[in-house]
Amino acid sequence: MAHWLFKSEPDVFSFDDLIAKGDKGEQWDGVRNYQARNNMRAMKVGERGFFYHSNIGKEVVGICEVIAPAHPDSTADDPKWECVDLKAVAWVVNPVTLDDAKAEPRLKDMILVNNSRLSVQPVSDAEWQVILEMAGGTRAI
DNA sequence: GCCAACGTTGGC
DNA sequence: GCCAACGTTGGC
Repeated sequence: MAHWLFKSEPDVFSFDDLIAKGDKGEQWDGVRNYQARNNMRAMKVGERGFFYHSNIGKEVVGICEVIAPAHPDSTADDPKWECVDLKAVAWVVNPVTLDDAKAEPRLKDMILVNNSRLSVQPVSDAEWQVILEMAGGTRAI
């Protein structure tokens, strides 16, 4: 199972907002970047990703799960833009900040750390485990 | 609020 | 098909 990371500005759409959508979740719309779209096309239902708050907090706050494969983004005027549907699964116990991640040698190759603006990223299994460990695990939403 | 990094657009 | 101009993202 592949792992992912989704960036969002919390004052636009936060992890709390995704939790509020419940099991029906929400489409991850608004992505207008080919790399990010291609990452979403590669996702399978049941795969999980970190939910990262950019700008405010700059930290991984929770875990979400893909509940529908890529489909045209209803907010786009061109069907070439696709998105998956996500639901919230769990909080992390302690949010892992960008600074924390930068300070961790095992995360030096992580896309997030390497100052990429990519809003939907793959996360390696090793990186996934390191972040979970740094977060002290998860707790129920 | 600034600006660096990066992706996209459009003229040639 | 190249590349300069421009717009956007996101850390600081």
